Amino acid sequence: MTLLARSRTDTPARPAPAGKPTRRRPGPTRAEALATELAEAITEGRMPPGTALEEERLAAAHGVSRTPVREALRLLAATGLVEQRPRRGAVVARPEPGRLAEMFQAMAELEAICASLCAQAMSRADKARLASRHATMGKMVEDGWLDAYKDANVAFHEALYAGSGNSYLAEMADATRRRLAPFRAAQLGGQDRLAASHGEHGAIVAAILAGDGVAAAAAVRRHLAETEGSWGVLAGQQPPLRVG
Amino acid sequence: MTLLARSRTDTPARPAPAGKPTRRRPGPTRAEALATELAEAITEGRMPPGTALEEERLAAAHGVSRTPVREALRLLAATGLVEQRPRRGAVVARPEPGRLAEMFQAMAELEAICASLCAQAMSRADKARLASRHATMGKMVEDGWLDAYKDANVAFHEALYAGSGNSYLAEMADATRRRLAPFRAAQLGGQDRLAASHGEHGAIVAAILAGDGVAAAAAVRRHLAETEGSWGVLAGQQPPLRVG
DNA sequence: CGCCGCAAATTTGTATACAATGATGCATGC
DNA sequence: GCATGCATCATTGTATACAAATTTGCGGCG
Repeated sequence: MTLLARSRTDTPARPAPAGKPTRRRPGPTRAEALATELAEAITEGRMPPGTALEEERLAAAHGVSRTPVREALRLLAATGLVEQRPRRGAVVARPEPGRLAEMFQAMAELEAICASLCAQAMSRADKARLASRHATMGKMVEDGWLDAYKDANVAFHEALYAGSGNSYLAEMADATRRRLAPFRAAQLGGQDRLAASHGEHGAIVAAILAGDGVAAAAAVRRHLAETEGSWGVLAGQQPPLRVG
Repeated sequence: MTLLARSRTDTPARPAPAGKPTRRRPGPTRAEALATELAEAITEGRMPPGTALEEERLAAAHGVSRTPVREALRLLAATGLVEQRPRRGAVVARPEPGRLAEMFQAMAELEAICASLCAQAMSRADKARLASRHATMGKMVEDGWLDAYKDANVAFHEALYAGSGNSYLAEMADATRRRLAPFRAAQLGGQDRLAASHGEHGAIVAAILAGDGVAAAAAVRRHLAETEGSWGVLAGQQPPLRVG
């Protein structure tokens, strides 16, 4: 793409911040746009852990110079999605198995806190919305609508984060989830696991509706313990990675 | 400083990674060195929230070009210590009062989790070390050794993070503590508060030694609730900031 | 006297050029 | 035939140059 030399400032005039609202309202700079783009590629599994991130190649691929690329990489490095070894280039982060386990435990605890806060802090209307969302997901399970359920599942968990009423906590939970995303590519595989997941969600929702924070936290921990089991394998098969 | 023009590569040959081990073993690049330096200045209160971070000024002050400065700022922005408004420059982060409250609540919960994990996961030797550390701090309180206690206090809490056995969780807690640091400049002011703080630490230590995770978490929450009270004022006096 | 609009200036964003380090491959010696 | 050392190469780190945008100050107008 962009084989024609584009005069330095031939940018599309920055058409609108529409693309991906990175929370930087004014104007997404190239570095930020690139960062969100790469982050998506990583979390969606299009760039598996271990992938080398060569500055010049990325620059050429996106029609920019190395400068914004470097800044984007620094941003992602601070986020934890990529790993930067000074003078040795950057690669998509590939945490060691032990570290993955820690991240998963941390995520479980973060979600447990969020759920507990949800039980106490959510408005009646918000609780109703959560219940309705859960009901909708129930229909997806019945119909075997796997793809839809996957998306709805992410949305469900993020609703938990948001419902905590603590945006800082929500951001940490969300960031952790994104960092774990590359390692759950083939999650929720079986139909039985799908139904089980939905059932566990039910326990969480019930506890929140009842205003029982302790029960909600416990339900979340159970849910994530089950989920972890369904891809503990993935965490183990580290070696063969090394995609170009 | 550095008024003499230094030929582009007149660096001190990178004497040794000794200074501040940023966890990037090979070689601290200028950007990383700058980032840690600025981070210290911010957390130590030498650059209060709201301080403008002008690229060229920082570059001149540190004898480097704008490029490393920009990367350092990006790094700090991702850490949350500075705020970057595209095309409008960077300033030391100045969260709104509500956001500060959220961060404090999050920190309390993170520490509560860590303490709970400490109770379960710490080795007998580690528990002994923690108790000994606590005893040492007791002497400081008796002697009114305020400065020493402040440092020891930070070390105590970080020992809690490390003792959790979950480095990921520990990093989140530590990062949150650093982000809150600029707002606790004059904490632990009174002698009475000092003694109270130590007493609360005692409850935490006792619960951990007893292996009672629930009690440890509760003790941490009580401790931080008290601490918060001692600088809730600070969070309120936002307006006058705007230091050059 | 205050407000609006315009122009200069500061400051950020991006591109390019240069230097240095880490990696690679080959030739040489054992 | 294998290991070791050196030279070449590729890639990162840093500096500088240029363009765009925002801010600031001034002048005119109401």
